Amino acid sequence: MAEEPTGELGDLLMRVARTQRRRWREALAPWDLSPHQARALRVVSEHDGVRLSDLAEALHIAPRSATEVADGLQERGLVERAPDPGDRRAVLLRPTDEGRRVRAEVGRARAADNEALLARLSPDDRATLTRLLTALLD
Amino acid sequence: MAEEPTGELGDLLMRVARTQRRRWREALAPWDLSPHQARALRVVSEHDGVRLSDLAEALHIAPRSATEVADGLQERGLVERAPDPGDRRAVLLRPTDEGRRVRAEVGRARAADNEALLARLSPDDRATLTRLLTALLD
DNA sequence: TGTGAATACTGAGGTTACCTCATGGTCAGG
DNA sequence: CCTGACCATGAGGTAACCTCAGTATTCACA
Repeated sequence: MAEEPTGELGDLLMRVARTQRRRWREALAPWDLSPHQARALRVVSEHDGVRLSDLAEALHIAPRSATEVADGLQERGLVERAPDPGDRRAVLLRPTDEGRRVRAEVGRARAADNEALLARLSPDDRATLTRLLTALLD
Repeated sequence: MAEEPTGELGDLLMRVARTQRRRWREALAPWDLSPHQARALRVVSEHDGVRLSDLAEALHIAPRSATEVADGLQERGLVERAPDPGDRRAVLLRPTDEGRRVRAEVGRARAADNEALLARLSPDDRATLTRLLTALLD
C-alpha cells in the first residue's frame, strides 16, 4: 500500500510540510532535542529573560506545560532559572553559555536544512513561493 | 510575546501548514474524529477490505497502533472487522454504511476547507504553487 | 508431509507530551 | 490592608504512540 497520488493542493502542501518536519527532526537528533525544545531555546536566547508564561504563549501550550519544557532544557544545562527582580512571582529563563552555543549550532543546522530543501528552486521561484505562501496567511 | 516576523521560507511553509492543520482539526470536530482516524476511515473506504497491517503502513504507524485506531473507529460504528477468507490470521476492515456516510461528509468538509484556504489565490497562482511544491518533493 | 521460520493480530505495560485543577506566594487597585 | 487576579508548579489524568511477548496461522522446503 504505497502513497496515493497527490490529489488536492492542500494535500500537497501538507506532504511537503511533513517531509520538512521529518528532516528537521532528524537534523536535530545530534543534540537530542525535540523540535519544541529547540524552538524554546531559540525564544529564550533571543529575548534573554523570558517568563515561563511568555514561553508558553510563544509555544502555544499551557503555562503548566512550559514548566516541563523548561525543565528539560535546564536538565541539559542549556537554560537556567532566575528570579525576576521586578516581580517575585515570576521566574526568568536565560540561556547558559552552553545554551547559547547549542542554539547557534542548531541555527546553522536549520539554515543548512532549509537550504537543502530549497536547493532545487531558482531565486525567482523562491520569491514567488514566498509571495504565494504569504498570501495564504491572510 | 507575539509571532516573530517571518524569517525563512521554510518557516513560512511550516506556518501555513500549521494553520491548515489547525483548520482541518477544527473542521473535523463535529464528527469527533482525530485527523488520523479520518485518514484511516478514508483508507478503509477506498480499498474495501484492508488489513490492519496495511492500515498501519498507510498511516505510517506500528501495526500495534493500527489496532487501536481501528478500535476507535469500530467503537463509533464506522468500520467493522471481518476475517480474511484468504488468510485466517488476518482481519479485514470494512466501512459500515454509517462509515461510508460519514466519510462522504468528511470528504465534503475537507474539500470546502481546502477551497477556503486557497480562495485568495488565482487559478494561475494555484497552478504555480502546485508546480513549486511538486518540485520540492523530489 | 512434517517442521521450523515468518507473519497477523493483540494483550500488557511503558513513554512522551500534552492537559486541568489545586496550592502557595505575590501583586495591585480601591 | 484586603480582595481578586496572576505566577509557577505539584498532583494526577489522557491520547497516541511505542516495544515485547504470546497465540494462531501460513509458508518454504528437506
